[in-house]
Amino acid sequence: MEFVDENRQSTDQPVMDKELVEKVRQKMPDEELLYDLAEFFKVFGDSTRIKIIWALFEADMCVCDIANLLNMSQSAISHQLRVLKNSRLVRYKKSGKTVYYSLNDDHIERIFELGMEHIME
Amino acid sequence: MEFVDENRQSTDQPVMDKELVEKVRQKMPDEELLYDLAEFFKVFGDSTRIKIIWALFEADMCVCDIANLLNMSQSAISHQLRVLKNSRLVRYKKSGKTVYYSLNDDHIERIFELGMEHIME
DNA sequence: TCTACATATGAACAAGTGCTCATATGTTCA
DNA sequence: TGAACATATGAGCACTTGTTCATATGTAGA
Repeated sequence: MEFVDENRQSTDQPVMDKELVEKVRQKMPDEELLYDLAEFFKVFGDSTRIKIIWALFEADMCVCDIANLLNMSQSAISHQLRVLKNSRLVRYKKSGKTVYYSLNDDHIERIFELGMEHIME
Repeated sequence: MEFVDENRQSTDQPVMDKELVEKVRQKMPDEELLYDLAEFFKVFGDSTRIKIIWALFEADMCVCDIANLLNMSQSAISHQLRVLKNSRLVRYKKSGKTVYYSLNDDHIERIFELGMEHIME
């Protein structure tokens, strides 16, 4: 006698529509791709970084001016700029002692617009 | 004799371009709006939620089928669906004991596309 | 070279997050 | 009504994250 339940999977979760689950499973993108996508959106999920990006929509700015604009420490801004730089959302240009940051991605503005549309609804 | 440095603000940060900072400050949206925007993107910043949303692109699904698809516990999925529900990204329809979730926002697919475009570059 | 300054960086810590586990809620069917 | 089941929820915990503080790095001018 078998104790295998045809409607159960390895995780021992009950299944309502096994066929559908399989069909969707086939269509799911690679685990890694979805992970990267989440990592990308995570960068937008902090209000300090959102503010920095918004500021850079208006103008390229140096670290201390961004810190001033947002009333935050130079260190905090620098740390966050590194996050933005690592995800290739901003680039920088050195000019003597000061470093000017600018946006590096055309999609950002469109993504913001769509986000705005949602929260405004 | 005054110890006020014209180029310093309340935070005691040095300023490079005071005029620019003021100009950008005028144009910045409300603090609260930017906070909400960050909160909205934060929801996309988790791979479990990204997977759930991706699954719901394909079909409306009940909690246990999503749990099965993603090989995760029913509880974990239910907790995350609540997050998605709270930010009005999904809606649900009860059918007896089972609850079917579906996407509630036309912007999501477009936002995903733009995110993909960025990480693919 | 020495000083001043703009920025970067590492350690530390408080606050937040996502999962598990146990259990509650609500529905169907006998 | 009671058992079975799908889902929801609260507490607890390990892990992550954003800031501060102290300090390092790198550049310009004296």
